[in-house]
Amino acid sequence: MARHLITSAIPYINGIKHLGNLVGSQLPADLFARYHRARGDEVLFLCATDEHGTPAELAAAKAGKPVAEYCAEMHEVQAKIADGFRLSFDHFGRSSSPQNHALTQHFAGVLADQGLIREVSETQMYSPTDGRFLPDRYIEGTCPNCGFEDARGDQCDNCTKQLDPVDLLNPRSVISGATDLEMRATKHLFLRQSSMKDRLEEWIDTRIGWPVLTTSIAKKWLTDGDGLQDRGITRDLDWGIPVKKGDQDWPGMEGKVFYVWFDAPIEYIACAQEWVDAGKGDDWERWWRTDKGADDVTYTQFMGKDNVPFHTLSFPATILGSGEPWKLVDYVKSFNYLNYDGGQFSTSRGRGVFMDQALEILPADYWRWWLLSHAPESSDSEFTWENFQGSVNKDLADVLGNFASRVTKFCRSKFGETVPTGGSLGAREHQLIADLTARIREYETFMAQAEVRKSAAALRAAWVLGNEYLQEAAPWSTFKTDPETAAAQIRLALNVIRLYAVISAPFIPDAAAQLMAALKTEDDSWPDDVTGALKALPAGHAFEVPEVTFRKITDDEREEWQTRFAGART
RNA sequence: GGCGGAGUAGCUCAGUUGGUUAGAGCAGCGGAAUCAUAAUCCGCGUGUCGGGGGUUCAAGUCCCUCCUCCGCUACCA
Repeated sequence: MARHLITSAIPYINGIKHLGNLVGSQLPADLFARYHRARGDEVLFLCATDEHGTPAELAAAKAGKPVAEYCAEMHEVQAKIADGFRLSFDHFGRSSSPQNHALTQHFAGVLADQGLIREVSETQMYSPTDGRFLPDRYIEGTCPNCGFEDARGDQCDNCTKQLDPVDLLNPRSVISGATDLEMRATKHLFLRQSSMKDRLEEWIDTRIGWPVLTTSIAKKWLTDGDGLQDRGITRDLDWGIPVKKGDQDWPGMEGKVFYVWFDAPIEYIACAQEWVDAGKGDDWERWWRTDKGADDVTYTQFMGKDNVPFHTLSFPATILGSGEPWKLVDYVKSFNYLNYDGGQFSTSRGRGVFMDQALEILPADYWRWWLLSHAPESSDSEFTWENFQGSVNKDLADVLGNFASRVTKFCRSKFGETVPTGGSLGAREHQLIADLTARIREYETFMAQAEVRKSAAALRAAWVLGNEYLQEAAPWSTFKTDPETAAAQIRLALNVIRLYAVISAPFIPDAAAQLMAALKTEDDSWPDDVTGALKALPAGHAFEVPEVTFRKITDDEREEWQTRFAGART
């Protein structure tokens, strides 16, 4: 039995994510996980909240809460929304967990032992008023280049020139507006990624079949300028994982924490420990230690393109550098961005649809289907309400939902709510089975490659086959002259509904479950043999006409939502 | 500025290592059917494949150049 370890980039704790975030990692990861489970593979699907860093501290302060409390609450909020979207994590962990504390400190200790950590003394902007060091983009001032007054410390939004905070004229804290900023000496640990450049490059070069987006970004970081740079892995913050060398204190690093991008990927591993400690599993090492059973695991990561450098370079540097037999990723699936109606989703301006709002207006399956069938794989893609309404109404309501409806209602009116008896399958029926088989095999191929949009297209094509068949076979006509044949045709069509429910479940789990319930069956085995699968519901089997599986989105609704989500989230 | 991605039918997108008349879904037009959520099915596309130049027997597919959009650019995560 194949074993799949699947992780989604872990969403930042700070606030509720929008649909662009969802489609970039969690949703396709869930599709992949559900598909492999449906095929009978062993799956461990992990995700977590990414809880450290300056933004979390500031968000907590703004909410007037201790940061630990704020994170605990936001974790529950995100977990609940994830559940609403039917994201089937085996465990939804927290990067602030004790498990991650210990493991992150362990990795730092091992990397130090391997000579891959160096200490760097430097000076950074410090704000006495805020009582903290300020990351570059938390400092604003006048651009020395163009005179723009709201230039950020890392880059001027007006002239796009890259800046250093010390270059700004009249620098001020974005947090408090304080202008009494000063340069203060501090010391940090750097991961010597540069010494691992060749090893990482060789590893990347031998990854075949990775998305162009993934390898091109990784190669760029490896070769750009002076090549891969060492990276600071500590910060002067209160909230985070205290810097330690394993379980020993790290002299000179008192009061500092690890940088969130160092501990966040390690949470993928710690999350498996949390999964065990939560009583959901009993052996995490057979997923993560190649010396303890993980050598036959296929590990796939899902993420937006902005996360690629950390997953293809930083985290592998941590894993490889440790010299310990940790499982390295096999496939890095990255996504472009989803735009919203001609522009970007904007968290700050409340532009676009956020996960909680999406669930308020429509069930998860509507969003899952549209987002996955339009996943930004080859380039950025765009959400428009017209497209959403059109796709959902056509694909889900008209093609799939209406198929289930017309078949079950016709059967009820002519044969009752029981799978009809008699008749036999003819050439037309065998052709349908052959066509369905071809489509399903195609669907499986795309799914195995994590080709999301192509999988959706193949699935939709399978749905269309049912309507084509029905139109051609016309059991409503056949019934008048040859009820036996009509019975066989409807018996097959009812089984096709079950087949659709099974193969569609990874995309639209709730609708699939609803159809299965209406057909009064729990046989959700994968149709390796389509002919056999279309006999699962035998003559005489009782069923019920399902409720409308997908209602249509009206023009009035579309217009209302268009206005409501144009900006300024309420 | 540098690097990367994209620019194919009104819209959203496919187009393997260059090779038969460049495809799909939606929308539109015409027809059929009437079991069904006015839902389905069939038929209909002469597109300067962003512009220009080049390589080749042959280019959407390779090379050069220009234009447009987007992203990244390493202490936000």
